[in-house]
Amino acid sequence: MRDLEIRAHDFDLRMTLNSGQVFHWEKVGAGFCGAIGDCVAYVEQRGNSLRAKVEDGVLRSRRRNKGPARMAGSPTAATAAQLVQNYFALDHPLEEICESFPPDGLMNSARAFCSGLRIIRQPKWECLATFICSSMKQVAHIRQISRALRQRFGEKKQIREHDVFSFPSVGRLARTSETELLQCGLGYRAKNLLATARRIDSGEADLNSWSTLSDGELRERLCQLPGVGIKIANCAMLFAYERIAAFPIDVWIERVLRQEYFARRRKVTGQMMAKFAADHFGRYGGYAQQYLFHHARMTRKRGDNK
DNA sequence: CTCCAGGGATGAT
DNA sequence: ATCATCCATGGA
Repeated sequence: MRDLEIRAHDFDLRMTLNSGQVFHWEKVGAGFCGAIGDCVAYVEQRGNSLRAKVEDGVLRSRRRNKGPARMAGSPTAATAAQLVQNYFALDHPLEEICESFPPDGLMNSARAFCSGLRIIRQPKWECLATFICSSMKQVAHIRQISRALRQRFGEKKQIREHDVFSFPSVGRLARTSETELLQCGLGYRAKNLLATARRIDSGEADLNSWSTLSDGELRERLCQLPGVGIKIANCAMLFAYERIAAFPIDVWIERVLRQEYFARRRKVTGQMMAKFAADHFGRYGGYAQQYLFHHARMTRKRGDNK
C-alpha cells in the first residue's frame, strides 16, 4: 500500500504519544511505529499533515504473488485513513476544548505547553489492562511492561521492516498463569491482571456492552474489576470510552491540585479534589487533566522525554 | 545506596 | 467515611 496523506490540524504526534496516555509506540526514523488495534502503523508528522502507512501486519512468507485473492483484513486506503483519524481523535474540537479551560495561570501555561496534544481513542481491553499494570509504576516502566506482555503473548507483525506486537487478547491472557505474568515484571499486579482477564473472558464482565452506561454506572462497573479503583477506572473512561470529562487523579495531579487550588488547607480528601475537579474544569476536564499532568511532568523533572 | 512511581485492597480507627 | 500499611519492581 502507498503512504497515506492525512490532514491534521492542531495536532502534535510526538507529544500525544509521549504524554503518558499510551505506552507502546516506538520512535522509528522520523516517525513512530505501533499497533492500532489489530493493524500496524507507521506514522510521521510533517507540519499540518500526517504521513501514514497501515497494514494488517500479517507476516507472509511470500509477497511476490499478489494474486486476485487479497489477504483478508488488509485495509483499503480510505479505511486506513479513517482508522488513523479516529485513533488520534483528529475530530475532537481542540480549539473549543482549550477555550473551555479555566483561565488560571497554571492552566494557561499547561495549555500553551501542550499545544496539539490530543486524547486518543484506545481499544478498551488494551487500555484497561495496561493501566492495571500502571499502579505505582513510572511511565518508563509501564512501557517496559507493555512491551514484555506484547512480545510474550501478542502477535508479531511488521511494518517498514520493523517488528510490532499487537496487545494480547483477553483470551490469551486469561489462559496464562500468574508465574508467566510475573516474568513480565508485573509484580503484585500479575494477580489482578489475570483475575480481570478471566472475569472478562468468562463473559461475567463485558467491556464493550458498558459503552452505553452513564459515567457513574460505567465507573462503578470498572471499579468492581480486580486491580481497578477510581483512578484506573477514570483512565479507562477517558482514554478508551470517550468520557472526556473523566478526571484521573494520580500522584502528579494530586500534587498540582493541592499546591495550586488547595494551597494552605489542612485536610484535603480525595472526594474534595474530585468534586472540585468536576466543578472547576467542566465537561472537558479530562483534557485539562492531561494537559496539567504532562506539563507538570515535563517541567518538574529533567530527562525522560525522547 | 535510597527514593519513588499515572494505586488498590484490606483492616483498623 | 477516612487512614495506615502492604503489596513487587526497576528507573532515576
